[in-house]
Amino acid sequence: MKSKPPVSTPAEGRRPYHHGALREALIDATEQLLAEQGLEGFSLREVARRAGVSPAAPMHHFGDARGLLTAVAVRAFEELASRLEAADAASDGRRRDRLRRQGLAYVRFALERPGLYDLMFRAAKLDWETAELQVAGHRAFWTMAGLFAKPAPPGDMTRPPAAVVVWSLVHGFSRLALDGQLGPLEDSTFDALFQISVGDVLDAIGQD
Amino acid sequence: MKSKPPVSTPAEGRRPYHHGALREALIDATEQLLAEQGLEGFSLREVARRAGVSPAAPMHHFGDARGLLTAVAVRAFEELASRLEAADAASDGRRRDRLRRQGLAYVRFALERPGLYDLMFRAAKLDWETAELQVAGHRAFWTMAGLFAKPAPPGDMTRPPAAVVVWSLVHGFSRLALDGQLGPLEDSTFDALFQISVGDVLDAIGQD
DNA sequence: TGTACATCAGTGAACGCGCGTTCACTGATGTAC
DNA sequence: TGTACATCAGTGAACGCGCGTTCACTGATGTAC
Repeated sequence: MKSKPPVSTPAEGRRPYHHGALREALIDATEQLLAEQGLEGFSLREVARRAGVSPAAPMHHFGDARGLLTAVAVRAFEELASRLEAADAASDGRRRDRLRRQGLAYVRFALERPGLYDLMFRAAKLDWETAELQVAGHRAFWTMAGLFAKPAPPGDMTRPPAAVVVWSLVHGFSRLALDGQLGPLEDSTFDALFQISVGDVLDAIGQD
Repeated sequence: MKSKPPVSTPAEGRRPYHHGALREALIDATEQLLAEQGLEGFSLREVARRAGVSPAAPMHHFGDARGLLTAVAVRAFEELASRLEAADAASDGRRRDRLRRQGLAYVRFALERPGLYDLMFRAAKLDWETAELQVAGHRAFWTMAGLFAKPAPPGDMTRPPAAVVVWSLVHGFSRLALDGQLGPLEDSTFDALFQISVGDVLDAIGQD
């Protein structure tokens, strides 16, 4: 069990010089790290360690730490958008129901992925010039905002007032919950609190 | 101009060994630093530098960096509470007007003091066991929440649903604006955006 | 009023840390002919 | 089918940084008698 020959053994036991799928592996490792330690726990070196690669390796794929985090945020916005779309598809088709379901899905996403959610709105850690990020953020935003207005093209920062209200509600609720301002996380199910507070207001806003 | 005697000159030009009001000076320096560089720019050492004192000096007054930040947050919550109270006092006395004015005052505070506002909700940087912080936070919260329910005692995390909605709205709006999600800061006056979006919903909620 | 002494509020050097990034390099891959 | 060579994707050591905190210390203050 102890005597693996220290050199070669050509096709087995030798980790290859090239990783093969390092880019994806680094993004996965970052997501995992954020899930475990939160955004404050992130470091490029730790991610490299988890991917089993030297600290300089990530640079080849992302340029710098912000580049990696931006790629992670793109995925996160895409997942958020997908969840909102799925919630919408599960609705009865009336705006009121579509809105309430999307609102709940939004809050659940934030509470289930606190590290990712922090990242998505920490502007200094991201490069919002990146086209993919703009597209993914745009898609998520307009999944909800589309209930109130025709989507603006990506890159356009137009924010219909009704969408600002709805986004403020769900984002504010999520942030307050995540930051511990709505009581200890372990005690309460925020779903219930959401339903009797923000959810009811969404109902009113969603009325045709 | 060049020949100040290098030693003594008893009562003048000698900075005294004891500062006299270091505690306040450190809090002031921190507020200034947060205003200039934001929360990410904060460091204990930089604050000590600005107060003209050795890096270890703050420990005597605050124990550690969190202690200092907590003291700063106490002041910040007090200022927020004062502004909400002032807005309330300027109202016509009807709940609808009281709520809308408080909401606007809240958002203005957040946008005028971004570094402080970040700090107030970054739980990891603060010690929420500190009684003064609980009291100050409680006072600010219940200035708004008092429009909907009888205040709970400090330390109690009860959050009336209507207050959760209102707080989510103004906090969410503030955060989105600060994080650049409502468009570039330099272009727009957020007051106007607030009035036609969140403000109108507050009106509806404040209706008796 | 004077004096001893405990206590308080500072100093400044040092510790130990982990970080992002740079650098010169090397091993592997893929492409042109 | 083989071979030269450019390019790509890694290594691992090192750089330089600023940080929060600790430590042994000292100067100033205030209190007891």
